[in-house]
Amino acid sequence: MSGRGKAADEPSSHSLETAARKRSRSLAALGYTKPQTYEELRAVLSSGTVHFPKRLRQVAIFLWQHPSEVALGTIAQVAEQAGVQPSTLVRFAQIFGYSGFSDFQLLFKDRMKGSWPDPQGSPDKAGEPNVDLHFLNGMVGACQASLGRIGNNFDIAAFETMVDHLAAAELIYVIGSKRAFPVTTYLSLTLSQQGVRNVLVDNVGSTALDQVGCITPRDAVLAVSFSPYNSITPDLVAVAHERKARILAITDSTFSPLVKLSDTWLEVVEQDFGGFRSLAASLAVGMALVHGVVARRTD
Amino acid sequence: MSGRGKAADEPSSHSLETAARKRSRSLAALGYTKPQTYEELRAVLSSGTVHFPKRLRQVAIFLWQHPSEVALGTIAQVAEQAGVQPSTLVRFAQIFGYSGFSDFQLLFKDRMKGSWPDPQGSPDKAGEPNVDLHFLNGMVGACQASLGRIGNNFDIAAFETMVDHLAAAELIYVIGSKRAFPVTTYLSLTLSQQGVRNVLVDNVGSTALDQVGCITPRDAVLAVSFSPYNSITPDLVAVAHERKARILAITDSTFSPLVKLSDTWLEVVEQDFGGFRSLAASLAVGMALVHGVVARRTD
DNA sequence: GCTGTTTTCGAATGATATTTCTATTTTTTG
DNA sequence: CAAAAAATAGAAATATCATTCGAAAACAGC
Repeated sequence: MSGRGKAADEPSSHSLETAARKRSRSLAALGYTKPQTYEELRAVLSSGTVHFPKRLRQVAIFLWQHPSEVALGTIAQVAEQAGVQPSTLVRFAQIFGYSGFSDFQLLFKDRMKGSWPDPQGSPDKAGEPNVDLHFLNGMVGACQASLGRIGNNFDIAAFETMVDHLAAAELIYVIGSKRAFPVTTYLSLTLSQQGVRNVLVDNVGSTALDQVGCITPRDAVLAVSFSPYNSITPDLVAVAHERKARILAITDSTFSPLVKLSDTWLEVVEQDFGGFRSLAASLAVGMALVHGVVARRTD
Repeated sequence: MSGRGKAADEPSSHSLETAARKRSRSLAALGYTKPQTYEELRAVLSSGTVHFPKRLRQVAIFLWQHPSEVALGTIAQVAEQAGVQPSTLVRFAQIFGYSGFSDFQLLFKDRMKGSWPDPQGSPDKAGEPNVDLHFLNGMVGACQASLGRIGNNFDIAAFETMVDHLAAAELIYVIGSKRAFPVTTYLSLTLSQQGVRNVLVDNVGSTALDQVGCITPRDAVLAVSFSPYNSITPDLVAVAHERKARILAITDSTFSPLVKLSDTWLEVVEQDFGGFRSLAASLAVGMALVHGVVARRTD
C-alpha cells in the first residue's frame, strides 16, 4: 500500500543496474512479458516453465490458493499467512517485472473489484453466540466452498482420461499420506466394495517402497497429495513412474511434484478454516472416479 | 492500512473525554451498538433512524453503492472517490463506534474474504450431457445436503459435553471402521498435529481388542459408526465401556448400537448418491470437535 | 569436499497512510 | 438577525508499511 511513489518512477542509475541484473535471470530471459491481468499471471504460473526455489514456490502456491487474501491484506499479513518474509513477496513480484508488491497486488485488487459477494443465504443465524458453533459453521462453509469450486473449473476431459486409464488397469495402486490418507482409504474401500481390485499403499510396516516395487506397466497408480508436499507420496510415485505404470493424480496446484510425474491430473483445491482443511471436494471427486471406473468395466 | 496499533488501544485519558463527548451524540445515544458485520451496518444505514449531515451522508451513499472500493482501497482513494476528506471518513467510522477507518474497513474486507470471483464458465453446462459429470454433481449435491443438515438440528449441548470430556481425558482412543475409517484417520491426524495425544484403533495386525484392553477410566473413546452397524466398532466400544472410559459417539441414528454404550452422542446423517455415501458432514463435525478440544486445553 | 553462485533472512530506511487537532465555515436556535 | 453549536477542511503528527541492502545460509557444480 505504501512506497508506491518512488517505486513507480524510473529506477535511478544505480538501481537500474541492479534491476537489470536481476531481471536477466527473471522472466524477461524466458521471453515472458509482465502479466497485465490476474488471468495472465495464472497462465504463466501454471505453464510450468518457471521453476522456483523453495520460498518462492511457497509464495506461488499461496497466492494460487488464496488470491483474496493477497488482494485484501497488507504485505505483512500475506507474508505471515504464506509463511515467508515480506521481502520474499517483493522479490517474487520483481521477478515478474513489477516494481514491488503494491504494484503486483493491483492485479489481485482489480480482479476482485466490482465483484461484491451476494447477500449470504443464511439469514444471519442469530449472531452465532457460541464459539464452537461459529467454528463448525466456518468449517461447513469451507466444505461448501470447496465443493462449489468443483462445479466451475472442472476439467472433465482429464477426469474422463483418468477413468479410462483406471478402468484399463490390471491392478490399481492407491497412494496418499497425511491429509490425503483419509481420501485414499475411502477410495480403496469403495473400490473394493465395487469389486475393483486395488492396493492401498498405507506404509504399515514401512513396506510401501516394496509394494510399489511390484508395480508393472499394466497397473495404474491413483495418487492423492496436497500442499505442503512433504510426504513420501512423491517418492513412491516416482518409483511407479520408473516402472512405467500409468500415473493419475489428484492434487491442489500445478506446483505439486506429482504433476510432472503423472499422465493425467486433476486440480482439486480444498479450502481451510482455522487451519483445518476440508476434504469434501476430494472425496466427492474420488467417489465419482470410482463410479466411473465401475461403469466402464461393466459396459 | 496504517496507524492501527495505537488506534486499537484504549483511548488515553485525554482522548477518552473527547471520544466520550463525540459518542454521546453518536449512535450510542440512539441505542445502537457497534455493527459487527457488514450486514448489520447495512441494516442500520437502511433503517432510516440515523440522519447525517451533508458530507457524512455522501459517505454513507458511497459505501452503500461501492462496498468493494471501500474494501480494496486506502482511505485516501476512498475519500477521493467519495468526494470527501479522509478525516471525514474517520469521523464517520467513529460515529459508529470504531476507533478509526482501518477498524471500520475490516467489516468490508471480512465480507469480501473468501469470495473470489469465479472465472465465469458456462453457467449450467447445457444440462449435463455427460454421465460422469452427472454423477459428480449428484455426489456434490449429497455432500452439500449432508452439510446443510448440520446447520439445522445440531445438538450443540451434546457437542459441548463431548468436547469437555475429550479435553479432560488422559488419552483419547479413536475408533471407527469401514466407512467411518477415513473420518477416524483424519481425526487422529489432526489431533496429533494439534498436540493432542491419541490412539487410532485401526486393527492393523488384529490388535484392536488388545489395544482397547489397555483403556483406563481416565481415558475417552471417540467412536464413529454408520449404518449398517456390522463392523467390530460396537464390540470394541463395549470393551471400553466395561473398562469405564468415557464414550463419545458420532453416529447416524438412535438405533446405532453405540448409542446405549455412550455417555454422549451426536447424530450426523450423511446422504448418499448412487450408493456412495458422503462423509463431508462427519468430517466437518470431527474437525469442530478437534478444534474445541484444543481450545479447551489451551485455556 | 571445496568454491562460487543463488537464495533467504532481517534490520534499516524512506515513503505512505491514518489519525488528531485547530481554524473556518455552515447550520441551528433564540 | 445574532450568537452558539455543529460540521468540515486542511495541515501536522504519528504509526505502519513497503522496499532496499548487506550478511548469512543453502545450494550446485566441479
